[in-house]
Amino acid sequence: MDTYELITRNAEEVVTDEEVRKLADDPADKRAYVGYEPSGVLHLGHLLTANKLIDLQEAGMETVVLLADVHAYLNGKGTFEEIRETAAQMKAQFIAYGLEEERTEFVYGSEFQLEEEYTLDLHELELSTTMNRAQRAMAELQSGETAKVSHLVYPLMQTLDIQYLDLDLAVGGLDQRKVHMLHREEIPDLGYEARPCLHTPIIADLTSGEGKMSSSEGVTISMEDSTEDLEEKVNSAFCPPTREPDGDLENPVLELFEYHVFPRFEEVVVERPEKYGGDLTYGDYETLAADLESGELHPADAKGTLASYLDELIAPGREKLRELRS
RNA sequence: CCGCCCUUAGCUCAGACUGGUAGAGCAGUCGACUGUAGAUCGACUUGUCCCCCGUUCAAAUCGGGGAGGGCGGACCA
Repeated sequence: MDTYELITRNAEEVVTDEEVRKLADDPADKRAYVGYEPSGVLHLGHLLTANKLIDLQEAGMETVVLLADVHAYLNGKGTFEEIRETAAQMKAQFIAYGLEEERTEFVYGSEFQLEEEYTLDLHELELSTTMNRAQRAMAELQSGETAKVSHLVYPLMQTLDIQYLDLDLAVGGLDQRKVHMLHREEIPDLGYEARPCLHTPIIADLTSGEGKMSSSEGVTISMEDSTEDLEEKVNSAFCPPTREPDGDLENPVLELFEYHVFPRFEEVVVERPEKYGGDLTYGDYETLAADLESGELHPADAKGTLASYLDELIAPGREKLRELRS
């Protein structure tokens, strides 16, 4: 797989393709980042962007993980002390998951976001951004909730972070699209250069196959799950025997194979009783999906396999969590 | 500073005028059917009715006070 392909694989959108191709030509020492509101427990949503960071490291880039403590504070997630505590746990789990410690810079937002120059730039952004625009860019805002001033400052800071962390590429879920576009539009007016952005897809809800998986409602798979939890959650997932269910629905089991299993494993073995045809081995997502579509691979077998591979992915983080809590 | 509206199940809300300790939809749980899930049937669970005080035999409901949230007006020196 060439560098460009590695950088962009499984990405839903790249802005712009031309800029990212240039990055791929000379990835050494280039810096890419994802910002996370500190959370005590990593879930699949976090791991999806982490997978991309691992790809980028493999491509030779430096990666930066922003532990966005100030953002979390602005979003009402607790005191700074509490937030830093969960941030430390988050960092440990990322490393356990597979981010290379020596090639990942973990940065707390408060390390640079409270400095004078940053603050003055922030005020300049406030001056030129309408409340409407800022609110629409605020992905974290619950729909229906009335925005606080802090919610409007939040995306403006994200916009600035990309400059202040000296990045060459911003990574995030597709839900971060509006912030990134705000960055690209506004940051040149401050005299800085807009950076390219890479967006991962938003995975469908496990039980319904619709919309996006939400950490606040519905079933979430996280580092806290035991092997039995995983089996139960995956088994109850929506999984019609096709890769393209009716309407806007997706097949979340296939999505998990595509975005979580195959990027981390060379080979996937489906252990299957002789009665149903014996074991199957897949080297890539496409053939597995095609087999599900044709009926060669039964959803129940796909689920059992998915659960055990997810379990393997989560095991180190789960162990780390246990240590942190003991 | 003034005025109006809202607060009841996990969610959206009904019930309040005409007091009798609560309902619907959705969600959830459990079975049946599928070698998964869903769909479809069948069954089931869920509550400090925002808080306090008062009236009453009896308050989600009436009266008073308070809290939280939303909206508008005024002020614009």
